[in-house]
Amino acid sequence: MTSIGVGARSTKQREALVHVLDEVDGFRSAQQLHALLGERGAKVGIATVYRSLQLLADAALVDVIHSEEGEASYRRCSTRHHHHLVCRVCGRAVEAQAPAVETWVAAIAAEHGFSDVSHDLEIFGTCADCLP
Amino acid sequence: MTSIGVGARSTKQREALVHVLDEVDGFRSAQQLHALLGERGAKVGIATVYRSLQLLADAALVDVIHSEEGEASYRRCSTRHHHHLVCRVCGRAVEAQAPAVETWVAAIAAEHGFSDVSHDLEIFGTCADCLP
DNA sequence: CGTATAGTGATACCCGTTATCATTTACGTC
DNA sequence: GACGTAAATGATAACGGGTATCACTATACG
Repeated sequence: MTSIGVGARSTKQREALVHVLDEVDGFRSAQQLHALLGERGAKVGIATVYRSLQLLADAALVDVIHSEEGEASYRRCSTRHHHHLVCRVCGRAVEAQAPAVETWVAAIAAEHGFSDVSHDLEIFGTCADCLP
Repeated sequence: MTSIGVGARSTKQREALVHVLDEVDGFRSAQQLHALLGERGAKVGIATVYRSLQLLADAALVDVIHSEEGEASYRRCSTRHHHHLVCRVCGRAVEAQAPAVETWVAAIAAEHGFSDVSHDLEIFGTCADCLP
């Protein structure tokens, strides 16, 4: 499946981007994805990469995380809500679900009268393959 | 207590910054803090604000969070490990601890062979005072 | 096929943050 | 208190990720 969403046209650039995202199993920044596209001969402008990633993110077809330095990274993901265990060296990611976390978040928010609540939980570490 | 750390000199600028941080009960960005300093007559350069905040953060005297847009915000905090429930309108924050989250994080990391693990959990919402 | 319209890309721009470097300040020592 | 030195400051340039602009191109659909 390489379509992006209803109302979005299918272009070579977007298909190339989705293709790259499918081949990679970890989080990659927009710039990395742009470079990867260039390497395989797909000349896609950086602006288009950002636009398409945003489309994909809005359609929940990719997950976005923000690294410890604030840079955004993207990855093809399942659609259920989940968190990530991300290798900060290679970007490889493991999806993890934790119902306990969700319920705790909801409880603590309710307890303090907060509404319209969202949360962000990312776990960063070094995976076994990337140990020094 | 307004000292910053061993090996750091005490300057008017840093004391003013710490003072402002003590008066405020929510997260504030570097630029907001810089503006607050200006309002109360303390002329502190923006570069110094960033440098001092980094010092304070390194000394674990302030907590840093990154908003959903990637901007860093700072707040005087207790030194124990904890998470935050942050109002995305006024910046007011509630500290929260969740041992269950810590143990879950450690377990999932160990299970997948990740080492040198850190995690980030921030909860954003709208507090009761800021409801429309 | 032809047209309306979404998409593209080069580039300028924005904004938060960091680096540079000359000047100033804090602080231990005499 | 005066000195000397290393740290700190601040104005500003530079940097980097991300977005806006706008003329041009390509897609979808009748």
